[in-house]
Amino acid sequence: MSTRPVPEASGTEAEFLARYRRNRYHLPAVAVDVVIFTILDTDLKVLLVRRNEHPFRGFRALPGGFVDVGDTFEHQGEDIEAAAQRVLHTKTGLPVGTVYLEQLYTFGQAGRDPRMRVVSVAHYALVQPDLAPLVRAGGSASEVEWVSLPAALREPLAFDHSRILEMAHGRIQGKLDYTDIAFELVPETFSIQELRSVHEAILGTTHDPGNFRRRFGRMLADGIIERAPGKRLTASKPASVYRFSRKRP
Amino acid sequence: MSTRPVPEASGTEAEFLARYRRNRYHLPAVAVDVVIFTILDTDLKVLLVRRNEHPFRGFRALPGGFVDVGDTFEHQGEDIEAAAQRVLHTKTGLPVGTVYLEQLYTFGQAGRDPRMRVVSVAHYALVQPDLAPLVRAGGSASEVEWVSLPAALREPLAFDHSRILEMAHGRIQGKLDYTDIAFELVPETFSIQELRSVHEAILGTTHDPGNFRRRFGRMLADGIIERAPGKRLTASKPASVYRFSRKRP
DNA sequence: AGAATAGTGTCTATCAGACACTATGCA
DNA sequence: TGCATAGTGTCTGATAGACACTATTCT
Repeated sequence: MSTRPVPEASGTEAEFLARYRRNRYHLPAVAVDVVIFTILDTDLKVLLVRRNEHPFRGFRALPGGFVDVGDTFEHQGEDIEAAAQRVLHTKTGLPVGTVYLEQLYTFGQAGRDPRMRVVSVAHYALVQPDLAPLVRAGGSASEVEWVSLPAALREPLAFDHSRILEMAHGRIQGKLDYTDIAFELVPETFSIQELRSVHEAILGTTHDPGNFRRRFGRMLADGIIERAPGKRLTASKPASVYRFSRKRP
Repeated sequence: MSTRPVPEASGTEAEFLARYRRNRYHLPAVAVDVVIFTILDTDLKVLLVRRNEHPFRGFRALPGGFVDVGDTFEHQGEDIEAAAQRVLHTKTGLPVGTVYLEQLYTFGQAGRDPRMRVVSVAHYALVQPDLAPLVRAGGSASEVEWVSLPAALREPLAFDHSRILEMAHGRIQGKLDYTDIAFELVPETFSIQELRSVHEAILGTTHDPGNFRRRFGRMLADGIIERAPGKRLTASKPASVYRFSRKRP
């Protein structure tokens, strides 16, 4: 709690905190934060929102919100996953169900929120790049922006959100090779080069085009992927396009 | 220990639930549950406790407890990780720090606990087999027992603990090949066969001794492992013993 | 001596990295 | 026609699975 950066406190954060006083209930709040990734201009981007309120007023933060836990033992509110979907929907304006969402890790350090004990169940989401530009339109009133990952990691974020961001990045790097998450970051149909550029953006490396194509060929043979009609037009020779086969054999 | 609104158990489950009435606070409880694994008799075992109270009275469950969240914004209680360590310590009696512990997943379905909204941050722990027999001695009064995994998965457990158990098993299976967790399930020094039998117990498969030894040889060359003095006596030819090199190069 | 387990060596298929090469469409 | 990018082929080294084999200790 003592190690967080201090925003331009016009003497008001203390007042603000004082209003919270005691947590009489001996119960914590549970929040969800969502690291929303996409690919834009061959770069990995994260969606950040600017905070208008204390604490960390003026800092940017991950989109998040509190979980509705209901008010009786028989009406216990929404599932955590549903809360994450809700945050994702309200901050991006994208329809629920069009975006890949998965739980990441739960951050529950005492003092991570100065207002009261808040346990945050962090998630990450992968937005297909053709949907990403729609985000501003449907987004909430607060300032939301796609920030390229290196910049976001350099910038001091609210709460422990930098740690969350780092962990989310590590997670998708690790899962890239043995899961299908890369297909969540390309349009419905894509060329091999587009898929490769997603890998490169996430890993921060370059891949040999020939070798990548070979791996791709195995996916094709295994039915993970299939040809799609049409071509992707580029500056020179057009590329064949493919589609992810959701029905796995 | 941790402050939580749980009265003593008596009467039927319906009566018991009725006492809970409304959750006036619109706040959930946060708990930790710990899947504690060990290897005994070349089998993967889990520590289960028998519940003496409603709900799920008489069922077995994973060791767990509520997180102490303090009572003011400046005294926010214990970290989630600390709560998991505490549960691990009090249920096993093993000294804190001798057991590998890692967060698994957070289970926050509405209604998963009929008393009130409870969000459980599940963890898993790996106990070295030479420490496992000590567990009963220091354990809490409630009945705790090492149960072999297949039996535990067949048995109906309290709450959603079967799901938690399945996920924990899947996690250690997945991590076995690309992390060092296997070394947390062998004694300080171990023979190659002992390490192999840990792999086999976790994966439920058999490994070719020669091929396993070859992988092992690479770990030795990479300095991940080193020879330890002495031999492991068996029914026939004694085996060399090794030690995990915690100082990685 | 024989049983049992520790430990070694070999053959083969698969796959990744490096890199040279050919093919095709646009300017 | 030339250039940029799509797409193919090849060599090499690392590794996994299957399996045959040798070595050493206990009884």
